[in-house]
Amino acid sequence: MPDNAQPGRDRRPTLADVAARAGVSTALVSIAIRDAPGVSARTRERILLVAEEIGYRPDTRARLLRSNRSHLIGVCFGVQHAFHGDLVGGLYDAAESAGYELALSAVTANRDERRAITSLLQDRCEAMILLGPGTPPGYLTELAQRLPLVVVARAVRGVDVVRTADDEGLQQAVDHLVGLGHRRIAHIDGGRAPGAADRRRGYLQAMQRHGLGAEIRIVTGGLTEEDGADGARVLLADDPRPTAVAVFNDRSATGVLDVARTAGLAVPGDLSVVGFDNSRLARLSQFDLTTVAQDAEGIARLAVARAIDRLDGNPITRREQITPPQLIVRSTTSPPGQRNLLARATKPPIAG
Amino acid sequence: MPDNAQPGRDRRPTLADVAARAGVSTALVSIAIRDAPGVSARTRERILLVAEEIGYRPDTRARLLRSNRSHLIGVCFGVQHAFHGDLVGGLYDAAESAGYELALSAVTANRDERRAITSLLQDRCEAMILLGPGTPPGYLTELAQRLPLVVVARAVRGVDVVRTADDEGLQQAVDHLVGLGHRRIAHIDGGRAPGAADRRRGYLQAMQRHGLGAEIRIVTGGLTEEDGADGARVLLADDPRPTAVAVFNDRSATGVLDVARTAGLAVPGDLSVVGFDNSRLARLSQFDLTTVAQDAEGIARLAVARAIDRLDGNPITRREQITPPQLIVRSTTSPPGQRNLLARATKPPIAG
DNA sequence: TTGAAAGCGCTAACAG
DNA sequence: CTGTTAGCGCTTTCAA
Repeated sequence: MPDNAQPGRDRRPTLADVAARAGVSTALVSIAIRDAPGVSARTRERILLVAEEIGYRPDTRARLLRSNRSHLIGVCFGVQHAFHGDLVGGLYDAAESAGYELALSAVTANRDERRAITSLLQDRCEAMILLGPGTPPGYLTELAQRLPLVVVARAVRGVDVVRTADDEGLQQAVDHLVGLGHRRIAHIDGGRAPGAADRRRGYLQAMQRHGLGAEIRIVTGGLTEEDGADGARVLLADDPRPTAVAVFNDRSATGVLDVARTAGLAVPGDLSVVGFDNSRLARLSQFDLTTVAQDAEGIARLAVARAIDRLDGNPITRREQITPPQLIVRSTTSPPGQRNLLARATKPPIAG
Repeated sequence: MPDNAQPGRDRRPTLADVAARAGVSTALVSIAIRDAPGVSARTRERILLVAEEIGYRPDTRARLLRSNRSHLIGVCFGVQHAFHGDLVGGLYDAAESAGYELALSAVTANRDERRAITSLLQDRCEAMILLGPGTPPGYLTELAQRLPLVVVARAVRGVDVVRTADDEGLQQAVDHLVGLGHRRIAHIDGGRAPGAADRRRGYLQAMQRHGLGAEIRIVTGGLTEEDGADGARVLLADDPRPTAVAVFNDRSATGVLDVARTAGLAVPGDLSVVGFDNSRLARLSQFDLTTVAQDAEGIARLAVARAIDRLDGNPITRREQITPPQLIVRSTTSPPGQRNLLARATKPPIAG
């Protein structure tokens, strides 16, 4: 029965082990391993060979301890947010190509942001990237005093921010709907969620710009399906009813779809719906939701670049970097009034 | 313009700083900070006060370097898997209450499992927990030679495993359907995905047990919506058509729902559908999917406990620990043949 | 109860 | 090009 290994009894090979075996000093090994200048090609080769042979791996901690650099960027993310997953993927890529590593710290049901950040701090990361933080701005600016801090997907004054042009996203949604011929376009907002204020503003501006100031209709929503469903119920009671609705995010938009269809309204015939995020949800063929996509990769790249610029002491011009959103048209939007006589039958048949 | 802090110029307070300020030796501070025995209550209090005052935080790396213990458990997870998110939440809780910390390493589009594991290894974690690894068993057993390794949600021989009783899950699904009166029950499997083989086996056994060996019908599927949709199309061409289908997972099950409804079949009237995972997806009111739930919290707890048992050198009896699944009945299952005349109208009205 | 001193694995001066 | 030496911040004997 080949059991698991013992805890730490079988010491890993160290620089000294490699040095002894290669017949050189540890300093030389260090230089060779780091691919730094100052060693002959022949010696380097021999050292690398020996290192490989005995399976030597440098000890990150000792390295950091000595050089006082960790090359570590802390990332705080919500483990349940699909969009954060996209961002983390991009962050890994960007960090790696810049010679940095990521220290991940998740926010979970029982582990709040504060905890996640504290743990990152103890990891001695050199900079920190916070994805959609809910922490109060005061704490964030204080944190930014201690190390380079980049806030992603949330507008905070006084710290470095990378985010989507949320307002522009909603403007695109409204423009699209107006282009289809809609006038009574409502907005179910995100309440106090990050980005909600900007999206609300984008909606307002776009409506004004199209001369539809009189048609403005905002109901309070939130992040979840239930929030969207609640908002939809309010809107369906309106008279006249809106012909289209731009919703805070995809998740909430699915709640709208559900309520609309249950009420016998055809989507998009009776009601056009636009989401936000281009999440996996929106892409599901059951929803096939018209939505506003955020550029996760671009955001990630900018965030890492900014963190490193701070680390390098490069001059910063704009503290807020904003990436353009992109409307993805799918099947939940169409010209208004294409009401289909079968519409009421879209209510699923009651089993039994 | 209050700019961000410099990289590492403003040195953080060290043990020595605290010692100097408190007028004691570093050794004493170390003892006090760690809450170890060997210092008078008065002195300890004073030290802790000073530490607090100058904002001292112990340096994890140096600590580890010296004590040769990291109290770090590495966790490798898929950043896009909702279920992994649940598990990570539980792992944090379990690790914390055992005095360990987690080092997270994500598998992303451009970062494979091998990379994620290697990075964990360099972090000098003492044990490793792999969530649904796709890595070949050979590499896993090799890895288990180096440190305590716990594989979660995948059956691998020769290493410690914690997983749901996948077979039992599918048996519960079949039992439920049989109880409702179904006989032609099909299974769209998960292909080569972790757990797929066991779920397939569970399906087979349950069908045999109910004397429905002649009705066994398995089609190859996979992890995604598209896999489920493909499988559903195959099944719908069957004559006679199955009245119920147990699908590999929720995500794939939504593909089945989509195809069924588009084809004018009522769910559950014409076709009952059972998923697996009890993911957020299943809980959406649009799907309201009957599904088999896994006990994420329990799995997480067992995984951490096992890792620590290995670390402590405790004797292990069973290498494989299996948690019971639980069927969650929602609205996609009902007795068969409750075909509704309106069924064909469930096809969404074509706009325009 | 307290302090001095050694050293974890590594890097960065400097000397040869 | 190579080796020696001195720590990084911490824990841990061992004496006092």
